[in-house]
Amino acid sequence: MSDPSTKERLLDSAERLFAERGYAATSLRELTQDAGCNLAAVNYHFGTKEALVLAVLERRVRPVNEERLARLDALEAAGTPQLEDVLRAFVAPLLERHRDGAAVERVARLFLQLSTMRDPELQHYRLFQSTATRFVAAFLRALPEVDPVTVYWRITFMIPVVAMSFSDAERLAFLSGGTASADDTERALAHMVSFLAGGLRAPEPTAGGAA
Amino acid sequence: MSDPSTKERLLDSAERLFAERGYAATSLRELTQDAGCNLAAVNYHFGTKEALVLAVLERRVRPVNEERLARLDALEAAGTPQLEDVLRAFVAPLLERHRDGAAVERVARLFLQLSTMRDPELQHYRLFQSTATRFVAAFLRALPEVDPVTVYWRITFMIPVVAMSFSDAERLAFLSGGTASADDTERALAHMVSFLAGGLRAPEPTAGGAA
DNA sequence: GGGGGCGTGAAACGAGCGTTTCAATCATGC
DNA sequence: GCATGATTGAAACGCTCGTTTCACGCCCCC
Repeated sequence: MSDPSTKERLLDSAERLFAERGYAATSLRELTQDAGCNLAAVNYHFGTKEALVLAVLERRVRPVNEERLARLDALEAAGTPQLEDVLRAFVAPLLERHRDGAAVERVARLFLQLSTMRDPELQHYRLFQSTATRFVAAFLRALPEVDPVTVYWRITFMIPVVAMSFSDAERLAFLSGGTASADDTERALAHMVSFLAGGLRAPEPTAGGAA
Repeated sequence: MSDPSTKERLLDSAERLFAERGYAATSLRELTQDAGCNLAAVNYHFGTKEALVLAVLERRVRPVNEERLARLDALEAAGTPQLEDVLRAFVAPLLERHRDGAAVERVARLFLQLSTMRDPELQHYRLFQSTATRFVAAFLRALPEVDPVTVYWRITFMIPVVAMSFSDAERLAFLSGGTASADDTERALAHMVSFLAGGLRAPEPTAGGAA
């Protein structure tokens, strides 16, 4: 037995393989071979393949959401936070808790895969429920001049930016001609916060002005 | 043989079932039964399951991208388009070519599923290559006051908004407390354009101002 | 009106899957 | 040092999957 326990090696291998090759395309035989353990270890430590992938996501998402809420607590204890402060509290924990862009990419790909499944066993969204509620309220307070319904729409647009932007490093490289990389966490954070702040604060669409 | 051909019924059933239950979770036996045809019809008309899902996506995406490019052609023929015009040319074809929010949701879920696979057979992104190149250039021209590298970053943030915002009707309903629905195409378009325009035009992040 | 090929039906193939079983092994506290 | 529970190893189970095969019907055109 090597340094990390079997359970942790299973989580590590599952995170990497599920993210890179896909959940359905990765068999538990490849996975346990990659982790250097027996096939039955999955059943013993997690029960099923579905419980394993949920545990993989939860291991990454839970600390991020806890730090998000802690930062928001700190901000609101100090007064009424600016929009950019709330945005940084929401985005920074995701980027800064991972070593490089590849780590964020893996979590994003895992999340996206679970998002497109409707299996009742895979209720990953409950991990975000309390965080979502708290931050929706914070955004409403930070945007008093914007119609709340418009804020709801814009939060709906904001979620995909945070969840999906770093899910494919090639896309960023292709679109930017190689000039941008998610490995520069600080720059990525600054760009995302300025983009989201601009979108959330934009002039509201006029009633009939779509054409 | 009923009105739509077997091939079209296969595409219809595949679009619905792949989107609702997931590509991997839908067997060709369920699918052909839903379409009211024989299992071998998939092999006969498409060859493999992968070729089928690609055909499903292409049937919806190709007309959208063609209309995007046609609208951009028309805009550029008439002069130098405003940012909002380019955004509408990009977003409107997706929303207006589908009857309701559920249709957009299906296409979005299909696209997201294929995005998280790295199978070389599923090169769905080639469908977007020419459209992406043309629109990147158009956004750069419409944003002469913004550093091009910043524009690249912001286009990277924009793609997820368009691709994922309507992929889950429940998310929109939950976040908005039921006040927003993607079935109102015109309103959804106006909100998305204003959000994206605000994000793309936002003040650029200062060099050291991330903390 | 008969021939040719396009489309369909029923059935089977072979492989790979997640899961389960159960005995062997290890660590640990008495 | 031994009993006990936790963990691992090897093997098999039962099932479902995508794919393939091949014979049959239908329709159109000569």
